[in-house]
Amino acid sequence: MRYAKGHKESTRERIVQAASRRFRQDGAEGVGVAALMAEAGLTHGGFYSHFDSKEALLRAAVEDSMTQTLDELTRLAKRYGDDVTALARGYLHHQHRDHPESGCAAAALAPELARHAPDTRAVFTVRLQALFKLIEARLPPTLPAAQRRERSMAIFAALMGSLQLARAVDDAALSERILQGGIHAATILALK
Amino acid sequence: MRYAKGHKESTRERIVQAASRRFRQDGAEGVGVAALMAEAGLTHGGFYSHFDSKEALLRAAVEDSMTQTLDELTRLAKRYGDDVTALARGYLHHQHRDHPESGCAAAALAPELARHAPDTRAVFTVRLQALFKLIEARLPPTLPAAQRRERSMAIFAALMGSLQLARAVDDAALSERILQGGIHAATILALK
DNA sequence: CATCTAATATGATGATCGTCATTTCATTGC
DNA sequence: GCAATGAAATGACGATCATCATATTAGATG
Repeated sequence: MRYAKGHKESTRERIVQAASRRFRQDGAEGVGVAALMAEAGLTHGGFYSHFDSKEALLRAAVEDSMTQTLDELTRLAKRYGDDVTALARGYLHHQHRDHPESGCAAAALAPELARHAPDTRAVFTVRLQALFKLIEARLPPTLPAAQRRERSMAIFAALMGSLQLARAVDDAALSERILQGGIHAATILALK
Repeated sequence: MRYAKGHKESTRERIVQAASRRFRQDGAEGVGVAALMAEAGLTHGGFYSHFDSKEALLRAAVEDSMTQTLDELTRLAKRYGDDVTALARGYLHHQHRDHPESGCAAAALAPELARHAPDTRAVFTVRLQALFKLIEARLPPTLPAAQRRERSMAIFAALMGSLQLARAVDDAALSERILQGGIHAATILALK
């Protein structure tokens, strides 16, 4: 091999990370292969020696960004009270709302992913279930086990939905209230 | 005037309704002007005598589809108990999950709308607030007025998020549990 | 230092994108 | 039935899309 071993691997990683950001920012259909490669400091030509298709890159990017989201949420929770309210406060923060490119992949891409290849959705599903578990672990142990799981799903759905609405709305004050409403709701859903 | 009066208006309406469906099905970037016009039984050429741009059509389509969603939810609620649980059951039904093209525009387009023109987001915002009011009117009057509004936002966010996740996931059983979790959560959030 | 080859760049493919100028056609008023 | 006119069709614009064949170049190996 002529290039240092691991060179191609690290280049691939750079492409995935660039894609991971841009897909969240502009949507999977909102950015082309050429722009993605340029963001990684390359030209578009070499793309297909790294990935079979744009869809394959999306799959890798979903895996990367969902893992990032998982790590970030874990970090956030640990930093503050390590309960659902802490998670909600971190998730529904202005900074998260204003920076989708480094934020939750589910919030940025969920409706689009529903229209993508089964492989891509499968990757998403696995990571999403890890997110559910993250919340579930912070629900009161008094809740029946069967309910804990469904409750964690609903809490995440509420957080994700609130973030999306806060981003879509054209009214700063309303956006703020949506975030607050989401935090309160998550707290309520984490009780009883 | 050479064509029957109202002819152009009804054609425009046909285009909006075709767009209203296709945008929800394939996303705003997932379908082109030519396909939209074809769906309305026309060719692409005449498009710009009806709309200034594709964005203008999106704005009209968002207004149309959000209004449809509002009407449908009102109808659904009235049909069954006329409470939040009835709304949730209707919203998180399999039929809704499996037919985004005739379903909630917010669930189909929210993340994408965040990236669109202020005018488009303003139209969305107005209709979204009507959706909030629809839920708010079905919350127990014992709740403090200030909380009612935020609560209604969170309930809708939870419904919308649950629907999106149920659509994105590649696991039928999980999809089902997400829908159930959303219904239960909405019911809990409508109490106390 | 020269050679070899993997990694990237160049450049082109046909398709589709949004947009628009121009032409054709349908319908109504005379 | 003819002329006037508004609506829709034709066809093209340059840009960008995903994809790929070919050329170049970087850098470790001998």
